[in-house]
Amino acid sequence: MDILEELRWRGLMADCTDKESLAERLSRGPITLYCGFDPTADSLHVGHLVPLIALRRFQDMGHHPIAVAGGATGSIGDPSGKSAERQLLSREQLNHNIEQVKQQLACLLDFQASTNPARLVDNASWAGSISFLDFLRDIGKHFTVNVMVAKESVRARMEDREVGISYTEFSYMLLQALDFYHLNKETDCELQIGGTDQWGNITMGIELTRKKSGRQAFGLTLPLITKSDGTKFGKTESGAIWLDPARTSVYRFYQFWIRTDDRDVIAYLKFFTFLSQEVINQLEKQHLQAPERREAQQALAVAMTDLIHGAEATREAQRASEILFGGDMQGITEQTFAEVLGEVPTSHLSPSCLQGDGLPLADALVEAGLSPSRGQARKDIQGGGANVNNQREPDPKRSLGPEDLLFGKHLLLRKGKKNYAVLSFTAAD
RNA sequence: GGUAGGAUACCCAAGCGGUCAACGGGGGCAGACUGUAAAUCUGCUGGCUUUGCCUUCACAGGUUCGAAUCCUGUUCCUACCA
Repeated sequence: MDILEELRWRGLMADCTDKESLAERLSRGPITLYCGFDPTADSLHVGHLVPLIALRRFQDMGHHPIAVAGGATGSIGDPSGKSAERQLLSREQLNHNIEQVKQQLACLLDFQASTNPARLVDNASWAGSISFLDFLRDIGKHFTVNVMVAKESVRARMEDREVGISYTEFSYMLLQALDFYHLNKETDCELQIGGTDQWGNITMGIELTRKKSGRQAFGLTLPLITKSDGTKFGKTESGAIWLDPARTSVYRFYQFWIRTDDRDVIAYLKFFTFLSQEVINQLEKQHLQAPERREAQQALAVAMTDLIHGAEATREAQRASEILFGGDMQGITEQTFAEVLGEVPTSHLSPSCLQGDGLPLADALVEAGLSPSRGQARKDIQGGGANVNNQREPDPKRSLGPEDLLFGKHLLLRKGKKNYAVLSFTAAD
């Protein structure tokens, strides 16, 4: 199975320029391809994953992947899919972000491969030094404003009188086109991949390459990841799911995948994992027969957590999940409980809070970040949604004392079915 | 520039002098059921030291025993006219 068949089977091919020529080109040997991402934060999140993993799929087939950090383009802001003008980031901020993201990319791409190691480049290294006049003469001359204005990303913003689009963001597509042209010239990069929202930007790059070098380049877009319930993929109540464990704990990352909707899980296995067709088909069969066992979700969660955080962290997250969702806390050992600590959000309080009348349960829920206010906490308790050490506590006047502590130190709080938090009472500071 | 209409909680949207922390829908949270599903049913959805108290209906004043509701001014939207 070649790479295109592989992508097609996985449902990863949304659109592609000149399929026949690309297939023909791929059959002649390894190709160099790239995918860009904007360093808007110092961590990637799950929404970045599909294109980057696709790069890896190419790499595994012997192709040469380049990840392009948008140090230049990121400082402008891509208007694609954005309803309002973006906030510009400082050069230092961008550099910091690229540096951090680089480490995360090492999980996804193989930078050590002997024949086709992945590369990470920053487009600021070529776009940053070009003068405005040169840019207008060498790049701008090749495009008509007519075509640029017709692009979906620009038109949407032009039609919205309220927000409009700045000249800066309007120019974004030219900068990205320059990337492709530059990479094609310098590294023989012949293919750009990206999300469907990048289609317009990618074709601009192909166009520029053809006009300036007379060479054919290709573009391939990957589908937007959707969820069957209509909500946006990768977002939860508490925000995006990040790859950085300091932002999203391994446990929460693992849980994110575990909670994948039945209707989406097989598609996600194909999109995100490197599991083989046989394995995924097998999982699909099991999933259809016995969805309640959620073997597909587990395979997905394990594969993803493994990929990003490593096998050991995956085991810990799995273990913590088993403990929390496995049943009662009775007879649990301190050692076992320690596996939960640090996986779920943990807050530290002074033991003196428990003295006297004790710590009202409502306050504890607020301290643990499970309820936004005490009034809401009381309602949560009255509604039967509050649990202390996995025991329901329906009394809003309930106060917690030292006798409620597990192992004399911890309180395991839960709101609802799956929102856990730990309060630790230690003498230190 | 002229005229008419509008601004209500996360969103949509009632209310047009007291019984309004404000109908209804959506969303969200929680409970039952279940598989840490889906669908369905139920409760909650401004804050607090909660049988009560406090702050909210664009903003600032005013009338009134009492205002989201009436009056004046300000800001911003929408429509028609120029």
